Amino acid sequence: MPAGRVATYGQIAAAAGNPRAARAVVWVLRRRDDLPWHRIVNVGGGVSLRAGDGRERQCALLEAEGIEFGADERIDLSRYGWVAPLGR
DNA sequence: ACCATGACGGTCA
DNA sequence: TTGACCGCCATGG
Repeated sequence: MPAGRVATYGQIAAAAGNPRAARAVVWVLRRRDDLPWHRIVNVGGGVSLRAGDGRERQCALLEAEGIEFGADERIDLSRYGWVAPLGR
């Protein structure tokens, strides 16, 4: 997962072996803070964090990596979506 | 073993 | 289009 790219919970779960373990991914993110949590968004390309929890921080970090947000604070996964867990 | 929590995902009304 | 519900996996009480 290179910088400037984002991945969905389901995508990560799928890469881990369980496409439906998105909840487990969430759990890991809560437990581990040494991960690129800011690059993880929901299937809609939007930040799932709530305002006041760190949502603004994540958006800032993403923009800092060159990721652009849409009109609804939405990220174009077709453009910034993480591709291919195998290799790059 | 059962219930509750978590930054989800998909379907249905 | 939006809101609500259920299903999903993993951990803690």
